[in-house]
Amino acid sequence: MRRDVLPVSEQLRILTSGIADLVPEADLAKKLERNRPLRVKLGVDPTAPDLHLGHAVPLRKLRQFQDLGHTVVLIIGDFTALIGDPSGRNTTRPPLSREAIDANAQTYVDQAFRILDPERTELRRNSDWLEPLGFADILRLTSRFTVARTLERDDFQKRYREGIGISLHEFLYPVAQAYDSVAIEADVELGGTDQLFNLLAGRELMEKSGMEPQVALTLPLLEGTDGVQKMSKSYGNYIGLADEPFDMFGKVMSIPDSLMVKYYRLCTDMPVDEVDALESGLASGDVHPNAAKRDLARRIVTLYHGARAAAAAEDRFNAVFVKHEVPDDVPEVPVRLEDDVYLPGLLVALGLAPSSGEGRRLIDGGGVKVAGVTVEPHAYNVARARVEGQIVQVGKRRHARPVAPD
RNA sequence: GGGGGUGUGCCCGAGUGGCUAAAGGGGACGGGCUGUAAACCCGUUGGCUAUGCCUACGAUGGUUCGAAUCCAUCCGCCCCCA
Repeated sequence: MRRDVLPVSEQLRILTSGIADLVPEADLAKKLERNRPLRVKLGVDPTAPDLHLGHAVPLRKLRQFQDLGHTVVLIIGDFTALIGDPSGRNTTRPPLSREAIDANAQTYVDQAFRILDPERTELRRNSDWLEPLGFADILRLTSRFTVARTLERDDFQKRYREGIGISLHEFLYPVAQAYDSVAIEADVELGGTDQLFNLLAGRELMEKSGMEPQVALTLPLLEGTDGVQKMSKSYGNYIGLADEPFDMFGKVMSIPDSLMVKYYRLCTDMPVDEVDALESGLASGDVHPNAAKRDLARRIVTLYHGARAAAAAEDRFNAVFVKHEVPDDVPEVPVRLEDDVYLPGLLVALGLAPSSGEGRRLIDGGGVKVAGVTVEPHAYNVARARVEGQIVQVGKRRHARPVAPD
C-alpha cells in the first residue's frame, strides 16, 4: 500500500494524529516538503521479548510513515542495553548478558514485523558504531553535554531527590542514543513521552556535529489493563501481541471505560474522525460503553489474529463471562486417583491451585465446583466416582477434567 | 577515608525478648453485584490431609528456657562530610 505522493498537509494529518509532542512543531513539514523519503528512527531495548500493545503504539506510527513512502530505521539497542535506559526507572537496571540480548533482539524483530513493512525497514544494531568508540571518542561526545542539562531530566531529579542512586554510567545513555541518530542520519526519531529528553539530546548532538537535527516525535504512553500504570510486563497489566485471541479479547474488555477512546486512537486503524465521533457518542450516552468496548476488542484481535479468530473469541467470551457456561474445550488432565479423593490435592494436580492450602481456602470460600455443584466448605474428601471425568471448576473461568491415566 | 542510616511475607510497611505465621495498606485470588475480567461491597492471602509439625523477618554464628526483636562478624543498599 504505497501512496508516496500524498500532499504534505495530508501526510501531516495522518502522522500527527494521536501523538503527544512534535519538537519542533514546524520542522516535520519542512522535511516532508523536500519530497524525499525520510529516515525515521526508533531505538528499542532488547529487554522485553514479549511485545505488547504499548510497544505497538510507536510501531504502528512507524508503519504509517512507511505507508507514506518513508524509511524506518529500527535500531536494536544491543550496546545500550549494557547500560540500561534510566528513563522512567527509579532504580538502576541490571545489565543483560550478550546471549540474552541476542535472543531478545531476534524475538523482538520477529514480532515487530507483524506491524512493520520489512521492505521499508532498515535494521541496525547500535553496537556497530558504539562498540568501536574509544575513550577519546567518549570524551569528545560527552563534552557536548553539560551536567546541569543532564540533571534536568525528570527521572534523574526525582531519583536524586528521593535518595535513590544514580550510577555515573547512566548519564551516558542519552549520549549513546543521541550518537545513534548521528550515525544513521535520522530525520525523525520516535519514542514514548518518557523518551523526550533522549530524543532532544539527539537533536543537540546532531546540530553540534554539523548535521540537520532530527525532529522529535513522541507518543503517549499506553496505560495497561489496570488503567493506572503504563503497560508493562513487569506490572502484569499488558496485552501481548502474541496473546491468544480469547485472552486478548478478554483483556481488552477488562480495561476501564475511561481508557477506551485512547485505545481506539493508539491501537486501532479507526480513522481520526470516526474516533472523535465515537468519543462524543460515549460522552452523550448515545453509544453504549459495552458495545464500544466489544467493538474495540474485536478490532484489536482482528488486527493480530484476523476477523475469524476475533469472532470466535467474542463467542467464547460471551459463553464464559456473560452466560457463565463451561467452555467445550476443557483441558483433560490425567491423574491417578485414590478411591477417596482429597479435593485440595486434586486442585493442585489439575493446576487449578498453587498449593493444597490455597485449594482448601478456595473450597471454603465457595469458589470450587465439581460437575456444576459448589463444594461445601470443609468437604475436602469426596468419592472417586464423583470427580473422575467430571468438570472441576475454580472461580468463574478456570476448568479442568481429571481423567484416568492410560 | 570519616560519620550515620537501613535490609521484614508478592510489594510497601508496622513491629525492640514470649500474647508474632508477624498490625496496616497495595496487589492477587474467591464470593456478591454488573454491560464488563470496570466501580463498589464481603471474604481469603507461608507449606503440610494438620487441634499438630515444618519453613520464614539480608547471611552466619552467639546470648537466652524462649529472638524478627539482644550481641558479634559478614553481605547488600542509602545519606551526609571529605
